[in-house]
Amino acid sequence: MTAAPPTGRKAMSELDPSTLGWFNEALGHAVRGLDRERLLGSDGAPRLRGFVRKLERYPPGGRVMSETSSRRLKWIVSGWAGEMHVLPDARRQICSFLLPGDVFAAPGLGEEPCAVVALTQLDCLDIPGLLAPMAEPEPFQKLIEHRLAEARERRYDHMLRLGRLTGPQRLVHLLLELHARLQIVGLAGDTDFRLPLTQEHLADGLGQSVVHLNRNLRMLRRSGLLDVRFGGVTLRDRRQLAALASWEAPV
Amino acid sequence: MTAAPPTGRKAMSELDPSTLGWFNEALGHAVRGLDRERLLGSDGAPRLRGFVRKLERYPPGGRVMSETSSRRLKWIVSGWAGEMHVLPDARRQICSFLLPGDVFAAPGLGEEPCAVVALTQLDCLDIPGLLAPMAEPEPFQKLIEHRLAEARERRYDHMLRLGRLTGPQRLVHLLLELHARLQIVGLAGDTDFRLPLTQEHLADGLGQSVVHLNRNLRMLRRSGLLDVRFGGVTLRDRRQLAALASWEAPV
DNA sequence: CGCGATTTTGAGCCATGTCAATCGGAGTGG
DNA sequence: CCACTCCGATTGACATGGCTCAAAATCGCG
Repeated sequence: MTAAPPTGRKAMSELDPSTLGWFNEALGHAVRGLDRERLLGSDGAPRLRGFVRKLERYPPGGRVMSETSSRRLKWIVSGWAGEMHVLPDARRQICSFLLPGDVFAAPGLGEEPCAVVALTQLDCLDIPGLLAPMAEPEPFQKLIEHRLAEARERRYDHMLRLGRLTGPQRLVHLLLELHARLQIVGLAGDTDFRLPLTQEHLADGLGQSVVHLNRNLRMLRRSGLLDVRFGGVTLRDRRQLAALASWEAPV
Repeated sequence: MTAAPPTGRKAMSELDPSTLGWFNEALGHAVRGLDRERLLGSDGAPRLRGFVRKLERYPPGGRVMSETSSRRLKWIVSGWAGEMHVLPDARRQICSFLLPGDVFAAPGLGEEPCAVVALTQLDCLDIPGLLAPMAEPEPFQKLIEHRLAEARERRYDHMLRLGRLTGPQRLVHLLLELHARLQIVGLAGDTDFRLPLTQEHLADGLGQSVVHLNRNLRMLRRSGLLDVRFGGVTLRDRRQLAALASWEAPV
């Protein structure tokens, strides 16, 4: 993570055709994540596109910030991000992981509560949200609130992990959460999913050193419970993993 | 913490005179906490009293829940509470501490996101809040939102503590936070404050074992940085403590 | 092939958890 | 007032987890 890089922003109309194809597929996943309750009907994607302002692309390590001084909502279409705290001595803590389909409030220009950092290449849309209430139709507003509430819930789970689970438990607990979330947006199979994070990202999220995280991974791999390779994860025994980590499937 | 105990609820008019005196003093502290921005003017307390519905008293260990199935806002007048997660194997994690003057959303009857538990005898007021918007005057609404936003910020700090600080750092960091918050409501002096928590509560908050917490306390005590005794804390060297814990004073 | 980033491994040390026992104060019944 | 009990604080002994330093192995990429 270097200095805040320039962010490329384009109006959607500027996208060339091949990019558009990719964009539409990604948008499909994102819509599944946002419209979990199916309030928007079958034409959700096209309707949502109407509300969207512009596409923003951030390189890995880029800081996501609102252009204005106040917080604005962003909606991830593709890529992963994380809410990150940095201590003076460079220790880092990722407080939550943000996945395709997630909505989050990007900090305003001056603020420093918790930076949002792109962990991979990240494409997100700036959306009118809670800050401009009544500007958009009801169901849209509701969906966003639901998603933000879920994010808050997940932060409690993360505290549990950090405070009360052992190393291997934390790791498994997080992987199960990520898997469940990716399944919802259609980016995970029954037992596997792509995990575009370095072990350092995971370690920063789980409050451990990379070295130890690596050892825990090895242990779980050797015990045959899961497999991590090529940026992909395979959960070999979901039941045992869930038991190991005191994981309860989200409602 | 045993089974959910019966909660005594009284209309405020039922309070006898001596209780009323105590209540008014406590309310004074709570108002300082809620009306940090002084939006309510000098007659804040009396005006707030008008919005208040009823006083609820919980014994230590009591679960705070809304009477209805939906979340309701509570305002702590006196006593401490904590948002608590419990794992199947009885490990506990306190995700945030709630002090006099704090506002929080009490979980509805069925919900189980994170229980709110009284850590001492707890007196709080049920207040009309975000769930009934427009029902109350503007400034009141704003104050509540500010306080809830601050609570969210604090949870990020707590994650930092759990994930990235060492034992002694966590402890000091938390004590400094509590001190700052208590000072705002007028319940702490320049260097000391009452801490009505058992070491087990602290340990549950900091994600440590009681035994180790105790050792850390001893270490800090022996190094002369602080003093903890009789449920009271004295911070002997704020500067050094802040440096030790990478503490930055809240805005 | 060579470079930089990432993953993996080894060794040693300190931090932290667990088990178990002791201590001290507050309340209780006699 | 004393014996008793309960709860919380404190301590010791010991096992283990997790960190750091440092180096080697791998991978991705030009």
